Amino acid sequence: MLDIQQLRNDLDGVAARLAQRGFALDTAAFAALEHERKALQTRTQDLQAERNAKSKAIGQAKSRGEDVAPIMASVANLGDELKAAEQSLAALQDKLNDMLLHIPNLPHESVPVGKDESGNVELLRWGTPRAFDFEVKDHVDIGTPLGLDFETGAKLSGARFTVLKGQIAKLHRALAQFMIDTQTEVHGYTEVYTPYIVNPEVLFGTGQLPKFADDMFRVERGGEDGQTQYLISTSEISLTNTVRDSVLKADELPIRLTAHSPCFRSEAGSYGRDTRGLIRQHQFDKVEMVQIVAPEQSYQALDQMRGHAEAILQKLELPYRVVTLCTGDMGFGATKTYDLEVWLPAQNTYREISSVSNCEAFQARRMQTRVKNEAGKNELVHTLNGSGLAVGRTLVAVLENYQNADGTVTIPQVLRPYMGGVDKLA
RNA sequence: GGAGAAGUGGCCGAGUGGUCGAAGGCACUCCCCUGCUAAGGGAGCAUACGGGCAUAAACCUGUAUCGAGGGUUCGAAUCCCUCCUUCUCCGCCA
Repeated sequence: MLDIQQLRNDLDGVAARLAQRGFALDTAAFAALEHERKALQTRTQDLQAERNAKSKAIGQAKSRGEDVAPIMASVANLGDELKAAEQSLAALQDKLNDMLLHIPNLPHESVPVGKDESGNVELLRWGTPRAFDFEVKDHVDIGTPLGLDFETGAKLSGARFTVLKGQIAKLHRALAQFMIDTQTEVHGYTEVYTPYIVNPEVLFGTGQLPKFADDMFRVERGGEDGQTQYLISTSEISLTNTVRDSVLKADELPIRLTAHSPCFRSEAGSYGRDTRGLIRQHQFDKVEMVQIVAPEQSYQALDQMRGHAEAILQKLELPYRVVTLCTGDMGFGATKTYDLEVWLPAQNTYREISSVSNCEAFQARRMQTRVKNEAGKNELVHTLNGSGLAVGRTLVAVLENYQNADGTVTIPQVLRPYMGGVDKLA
């Protein structure tokens, strides 16, 4: 959520920056709502002040034993007027708030301006794609004989669900273990196990609601009528919200959290895209990194976090490139995002495997997460998140990049301790 | 699932209808005194939002907030209803 003060002070400037990311801010509607709000709020507060003053006077008069009937009479018809004013003010503020909740974050000034994915800027490439002396297969063809089972997945749960069996299931687990061990032991993150089902207000905090409800899985509790809850679409949600509604001490920052969790996405808007294989699933595992930092440190943290994600690919010796997303391709809450794209030989291209973003105070404002700074003032923290990495897509990359002509797959060195010393999937 | 108790500022804790945004204590900040690793005196010390205000800070002023949401009342931390959370006992369970 943007700072409403900023919109009040510089509406056109904000609108211009939002336009860079393809969001048309209805400035006239905002200005009209604000104008009305100001008048209504002033009036409501005046009425409240009058009521308070008179009520106080009644109390004082009573304690002196005076007759309170005259004051009581003067306050008689205040009630209805005040109630009406309070109600319309509340309705108006709901409207304003709802508008605010639907506005995406402002892009950072260093972000390239562009319309869509074609405007992204490549920052660097690491590693050299391997030259194959045989015809490369994609991960579906390599993996199916080794335990990748799309048919059974579909039988149980429909399209975009997959069963992993045997050595492939173990490799998947090994990847997750390796990732979370690296993030905790080498990069200093605290491992967290979180709920996978969360309350709606948590999703408002990180920005999935109200705008992206269609991307989520909703759940209802059996046996009783309860509040609707949601399956997390990333553990960024649960990790970031661990600090919601709190004032942190300056020396608690930075907070670095990581979790290995499943992620559930309805993929409502992507029918027909990436239908083959593991690339786009309703359920996939991810090791997520989250940092809660002091505002002045968030861009330094962003670069550092990108390094923490890159380190995983480097240790796995998977070629990748880093792109800076342009204004038009960034997510709703981000001011700046780097995508890590891993080389997939069968597609002969780089595919997203990690996304690292700074949200500045956008989520913190929604979550009411603040830090008491050196001046003793509460200020909103900055939040960052990044994948370190998406486990399913990493499995895809390992299968494809490490495939052999005979249909076996070599296990990357760093994973062998997690695979009981096995060096090959056969 | 059943029975009971409780939720007040950074922390502890008083407060059962009126000058209570809230005693007292702890912690913290500043000043004075003292002169030594301690004590004494004084002051300050919640958050959000609005208005003054034309940008920021400061300041003044108003409003809201005592787990959350409703209600009663001229007036609610206090009374009523619903919900949430925590604790104790019983039951069940991995």
